[in-house]
Amino acid sequence: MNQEIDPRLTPFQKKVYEACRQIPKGKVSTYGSLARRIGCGSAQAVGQALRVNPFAPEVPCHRVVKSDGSPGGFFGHAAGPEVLRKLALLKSEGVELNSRDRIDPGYIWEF
DNA sequence: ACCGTGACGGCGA
DNA sequence: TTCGCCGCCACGG
Repeated sequence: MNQEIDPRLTPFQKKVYEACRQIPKGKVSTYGSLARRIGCGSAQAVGQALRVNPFAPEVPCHRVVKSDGSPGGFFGHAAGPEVLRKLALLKSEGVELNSRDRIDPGYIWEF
C-alpha cells in the first residue's frame, strides 16, 4: 500500500490507483470513466497503468471493465486464463455476466 | 526526442 | 450486431 516508497510509480499511476481504490465491492467502473475522473483523455492510458498494477487485488483493478460491458484484461493479459480469474473474482463479489458474456450496466458504479 | 505499443472508446459500414 | 479504423496518451526502448 505504501505507494510513495516506490520510485518506479509515476504520478499518473498513483492517480489511477487512488481512484480505482474507491470502487466498492460488488460494483465496477470502466476505463473511460476512470480516465475522466482523473482528468485524462485516454482510457487506453488508464489501461496501461492498471496493466502493471503492483497492488492487486488491494487496488481492485479487477473492478474495471470495458465500456461495452466486456471484461477487459487482467494481470497484463487481454484474454486467456488471467481474465477468467478476473471474472471469478468479480463473481465472488456478486458481479455476474449476462448471457452474452457482458457485465450488466446496473453494476456500474458512478464516482 | 522519436516511435511503437496497448487491460480503450466511438463511429461508420 | 460485429468489425475495422482511427484518435487517444503514458511509457519504455
